[in-house]
Amino acid sequence: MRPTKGKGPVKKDTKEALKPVEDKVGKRKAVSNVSKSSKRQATKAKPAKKDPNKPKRPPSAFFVFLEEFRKTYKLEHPNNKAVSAVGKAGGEKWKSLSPAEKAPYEAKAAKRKTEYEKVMTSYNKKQESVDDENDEESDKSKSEVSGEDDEKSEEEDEDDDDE
DNA sequence: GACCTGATTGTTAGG
DNA sequence: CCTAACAATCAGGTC
Repeated sequence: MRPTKGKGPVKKDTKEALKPVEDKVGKRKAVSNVSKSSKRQATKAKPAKKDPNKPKRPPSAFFVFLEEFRKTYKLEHPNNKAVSAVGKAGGEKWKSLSPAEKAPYEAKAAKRKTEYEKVMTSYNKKQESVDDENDEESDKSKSEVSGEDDEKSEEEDEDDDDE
């Protein structure tokens, strides 16, 4: 009983149009509700776009924490096989974490965003020069971003005196 | 064999 | 200002 077309890019029912928004503002809890009704969460459901270098959104602090959490969770629950379990456990744990604990994760997320901005710049550039799409391949290793040297300074300045 | 779904929160960009 | 959607993961489920 497949709810929608198996291969189709998640075709939602007309209900979505009937009830696009029903909850109040602020609480994204409704989103969960929507996922059940419309289920438009993340997945691969793009109509096919031509993106030279898809600038995927940087993982939020929660995701950064989750990445590590997943490993730990698996170690403690090798039998478990539900992604949702990690999500739930991670979500609760995340809220349980102190701001100081999330600080390092947020810092990482912030860095991710910086990189994302850079990628977006390139992405925007490509989009602008649609004429060069032909040369894009041969030229890509040349122009691109000029400052691509090894400038990796992992500065970990954490002054956790928040508490 | 291939593609989608679930669940968590945060961030991001557009209207 | 607010809304909608998407970011990872991974195995199960369906065609």
